[in-house]
Amino acid sequence: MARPRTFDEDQVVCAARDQFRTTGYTATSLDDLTAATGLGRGSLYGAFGDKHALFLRALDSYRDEAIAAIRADLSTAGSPLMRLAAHVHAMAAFVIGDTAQRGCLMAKSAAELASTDPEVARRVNQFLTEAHGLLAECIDAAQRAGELAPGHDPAQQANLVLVVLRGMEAVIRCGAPPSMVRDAAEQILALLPRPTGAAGSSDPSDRV
Amino acid sequence: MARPRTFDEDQVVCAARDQFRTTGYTATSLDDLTAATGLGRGSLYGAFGDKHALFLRALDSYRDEAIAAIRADLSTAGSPLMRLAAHVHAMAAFVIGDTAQRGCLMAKSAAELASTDPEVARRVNQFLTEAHGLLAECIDAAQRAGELAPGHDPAQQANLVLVVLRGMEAVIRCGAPPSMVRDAAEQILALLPRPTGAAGSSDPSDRV
DNA sequence: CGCATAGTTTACCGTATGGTCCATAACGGA
DNA sequence: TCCGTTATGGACCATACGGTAAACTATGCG
Repeated sequence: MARPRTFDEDQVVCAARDQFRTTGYTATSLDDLTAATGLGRGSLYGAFGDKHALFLRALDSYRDEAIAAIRADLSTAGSPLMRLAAHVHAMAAFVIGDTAQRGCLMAKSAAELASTDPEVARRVNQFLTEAHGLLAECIDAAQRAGELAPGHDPAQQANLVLVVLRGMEAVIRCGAPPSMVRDAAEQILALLPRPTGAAGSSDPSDRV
Repeated sequence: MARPRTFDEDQVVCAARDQFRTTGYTATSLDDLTAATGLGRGSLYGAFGDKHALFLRALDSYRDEAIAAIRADLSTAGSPLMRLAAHVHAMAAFVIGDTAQRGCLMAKSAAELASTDPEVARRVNQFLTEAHGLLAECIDAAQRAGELAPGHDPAQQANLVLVVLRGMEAVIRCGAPPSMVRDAAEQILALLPRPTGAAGSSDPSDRV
């Protein structure tokens, strides 16, 4: 009983998310957003409130997709360790392939806003916590499958893996060569302690 | 034969650097800078040119101090591996102790500007390259001292260590618990391959 | 003591920003 | 068809931004 919207809300959030991702929050103007979404200011404000609220929506969207991607990597076919390796390699390929240097919206938002904006900080922390949980779960499965040495806390090992993953994202934006990311990915997989009796320290290529 | 300056240029750069570090580049206004430095706009522009030039000066200053700090860590007394461990632990303590969440200016600048500002990108990359060189040098020394297993490329191992160090900085700003940083620091040191015949995989505490 | 030079201070400028308002348009229901 | 309701688009607003101009002030030299 009223005029219907001419846009899909999710598509608009997606367009805004891409814009925020390339320009950052502060440096993205409303003109940028109207250009990116195709909506006028009135529609944008009517649907989302203001710039900050739209940014939070974009952040939610990015976080959900990022977590879904991790879950997908860790749910492919194969043994737990193979799935962990698949994710690490996927992340390495992702950051290396980001030739436009658009980077991870989570990391960029954390750098720009997390220290002053609690709502951003909460979302970034959610992402980190969920990612850690998924990694720990997979590492635990790998231990129980006998692929990784038992007796190590999966949560602690997931800490290291997560730090490496976030570090790969960080260094590539510092202009690091792809080889730095590749090396880090291969080594972290090779160095996770294997059960005694099984090799796996020096040549990772035959294990993962 | 002219009116002398009433300020010390380095002190001003230092004050501006702190301001940029807490607020970022775009979100730092000239009023913020005049307040932080105590200088008027005229003096600021007369001495440094404009906001961007002042930022680059601040970035140079930060990079130089950061590199000097790494070099200092890696030059303390003790064996090469002990010095490497000292640096990793120092970095962990540093990021954990940054309770104000001010973060690393290099990382924040890379996130905010490196993709669009070549001059920032160059400085960030310099920092990364120099840090990598220092780490590789120390790892090489540890290999030659028999503390680390030979046969691994020090540059490659430095890649992993550097990724972990930058990752620690990244996750802490995502609200990660200090334990995540501590775990990553301890594990990366424990997992670097030791010479055959020497243990070092399961209990790091007695080695570093 | 002036005078040239350089530093400081303050007022100001054009512009771009985030946000609002309102006239208009498009729908469903009566 | 008419009306209530909601969406749209563009004009508009106050403000804050980076940067500039000019008047003023402090120094060294002659």
